[in-house]
Amino acid sequence: MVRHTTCIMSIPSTASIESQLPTTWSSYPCPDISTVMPGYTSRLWSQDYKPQYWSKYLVWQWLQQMVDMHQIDAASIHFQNFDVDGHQLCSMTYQDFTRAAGTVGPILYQSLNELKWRGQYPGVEFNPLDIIKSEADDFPCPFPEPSIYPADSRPHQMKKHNPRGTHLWEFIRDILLNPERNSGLLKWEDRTDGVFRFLKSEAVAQLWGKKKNNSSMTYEKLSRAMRYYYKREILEHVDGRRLVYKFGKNAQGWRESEK
DNA sequence: TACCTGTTTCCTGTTT
DNA sequence: AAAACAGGAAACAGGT
Repeated sequence: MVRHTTCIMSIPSTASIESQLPTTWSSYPCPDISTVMPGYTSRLWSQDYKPQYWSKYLVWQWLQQMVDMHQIDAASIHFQNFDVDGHQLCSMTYQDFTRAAGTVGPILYQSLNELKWRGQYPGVEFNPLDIIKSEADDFPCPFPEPSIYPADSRPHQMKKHNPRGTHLWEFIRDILLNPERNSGLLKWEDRTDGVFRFLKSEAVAQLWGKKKNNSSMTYEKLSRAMRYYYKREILEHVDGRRLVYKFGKNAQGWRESEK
């Protein structure tokens, strides 16, 4: 903890973007997320209380929260069918939801309808303001670790073992899978083989740090965690190419066919 | 409470 | 020379 506070200002490559920080981030050496993720803004939207007015980003958030809350097997959802804004989401029929999410569809459909017609958010339901409060912590993670339960089994299960939510490699993967919000942070070098490259290494590190509530995260430290993935075969070593990594056999959800 | 996992932090040395 | 890579060692934090 002592170490934690002593290195806060030791990120030279990010000094230039610190001046762009919104006031709520003034104590962090982090970039304004809206500069690296155009889909993200930290303003308050009164309209966003209503699903009809959600952005694509909020739709993703809602979907993720539904997956987490109901312990839904993410593999059963065709996420590309939910690449829509709130207006489009609300015009989806019951059949659309079933097509897009199988047996989970009715759960999503019902949940959305409750939000649509209730006009307010009970504490346990999805609340866009929570996104704003937790800032970058909410980068969408549309492909959580697949549940050990089959898609059609009880959705209201106990929490699976994933103590701190998304792992680093999943966080990286989900940025890559969301080009709309990626904005040049990471880039596929070989989409089929799972080879990718960091374009803004320090910005990614800060985003990761933000997610972990760690304002002193750097690419140097993040990359150490990445290197531990080689042994677990979550990543495969790519030699000679700086900032380039490759997903290994134990990384899931990055292939286009898995979407 | 002890233990485990997944990092986080720090460090020294090497490579690009 | 600077940035990135390698990987050991230890600390840390949340979960079981």
